[in-house]
Amino acid sequence: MLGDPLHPNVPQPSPGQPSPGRSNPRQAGPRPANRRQDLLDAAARRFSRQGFHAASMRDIARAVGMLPGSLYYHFASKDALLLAVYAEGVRRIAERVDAAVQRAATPWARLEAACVAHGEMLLDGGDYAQVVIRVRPEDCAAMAARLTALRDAHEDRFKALVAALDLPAGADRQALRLMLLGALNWSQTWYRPGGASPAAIARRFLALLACNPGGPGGPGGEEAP
Amino acid sequence: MLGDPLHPNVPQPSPGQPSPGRSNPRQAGPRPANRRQDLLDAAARRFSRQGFHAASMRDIARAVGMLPGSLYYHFASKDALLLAVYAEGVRRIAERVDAAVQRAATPWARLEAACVAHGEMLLDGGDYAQVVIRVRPEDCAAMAARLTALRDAHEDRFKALVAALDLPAGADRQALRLMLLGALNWSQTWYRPGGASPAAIARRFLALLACNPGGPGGPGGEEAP
DNA sequence: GTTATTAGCAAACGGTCGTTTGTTTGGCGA
DNA sequence: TCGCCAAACAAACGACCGTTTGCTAATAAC
Repeated sequence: MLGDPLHPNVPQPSPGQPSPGRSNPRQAGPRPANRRQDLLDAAARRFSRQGFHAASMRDIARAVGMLPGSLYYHFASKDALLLAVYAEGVRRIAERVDAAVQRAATPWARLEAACVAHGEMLLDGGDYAQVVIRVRPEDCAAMAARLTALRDAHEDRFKALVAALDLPAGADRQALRLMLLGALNWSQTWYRPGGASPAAIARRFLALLACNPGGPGGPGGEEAP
Repeated sequence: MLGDPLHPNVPQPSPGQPSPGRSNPRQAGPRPANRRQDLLDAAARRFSRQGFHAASMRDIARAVGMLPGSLYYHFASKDALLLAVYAEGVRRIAERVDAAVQRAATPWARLEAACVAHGEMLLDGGDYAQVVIRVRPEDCAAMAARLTALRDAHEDRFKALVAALDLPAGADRQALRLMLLGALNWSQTWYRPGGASPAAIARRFLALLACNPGGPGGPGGEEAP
């Protein structure tokens, strides 16, 4: 009946020091007992492998040794559980992308680093990241707007990276971004761990796009030693 | 109990003349009564808009004014219904792509025509075509192998089209194909009818890829009059 | 007119779904 | 020692799922 149906009574362990030491008696519940994290992990696994509808709350609960009802102590609904997983997935992808971009020097190198990080997360970066691509926001009508906003916020990074490229006037930057991200995201459907590495896939895609950047410093720069 | 559980008792109207004329007494049932086609249409609509799991047999039956059980006169199971829709979707896409390819003269023009036709079908070509991209084969374990085979058979056309391109030795033809198809397929997630046309999207993608084809007759040829 | 077949209705079957409700447990602070 | 509260159990709720079964109109063939 309260405003936000997203955190029922869950204490949501504070990101600060989790020490339940005796000081600070009020607040900081006895022990976060990361079963909540276990639940998130199990949900991420099912959502990423089976999709939203095919994954059941019973399956998720069973995976952590809980009864189905107990799950609702931690999450108000299946929708809320998906949102939590999805948000964490976006967070993890964005974190890696940001770190990779910061280590690169030129605009092209930054875009390449972002694509490699993005691709690695989608293909090999764990269940959370894969949920972001695997489940469509519309699969969960109640959360669709929020899920879309999360995904868009991440993809905006690529808008900025493409805008920083030194391209001839009139270059189709929008198509460049959509093509790059689309090809990477779709690669989740055909990628198999045995073949080309995620990083190699991302670089091969980028190499195809970057043949006439109109000036020096195009892609395909030197490898790091 | 019979071999193939795909066509229960359904007469499966022969592709020839549907005339129920008095001749040919045996075979050629009384009247195909295209409710089966109505069912396929309704199923294609739901599968393409909601995905496989979220679409229910009851919804599909209600859409054509049938009771849920009646549906099983025409299709043995939900899985079989999906397979029928999916196969028809692949058939329609391939038909358009083949026709478009045949009208083009050069290898690059053929690839462009194929991409435009493929993209138009995915984005604006009706529910059947959209099902092929929207629902993943793994969503229906029993049919996964068959669905994948159907999709692969279609994508093989692009393998041939890319192989026919006049590219410098060592060109990454595999990445070219995967990038093109991936970007097109993924465009279903962001395309909205108001903006750029499907054909324009496909052409803009191809234009990005084709800047150093190493010889004359690259893409971006003249428009047809 | 009789008979077979087509196409669908009507009514359920067992099962699973997401979720709710009331109750119990175990550790901690006072 | 007492009370509190996080965390879970136990058991259902109603709704919906894909599917099956038996029956019945309508049509076409003989």
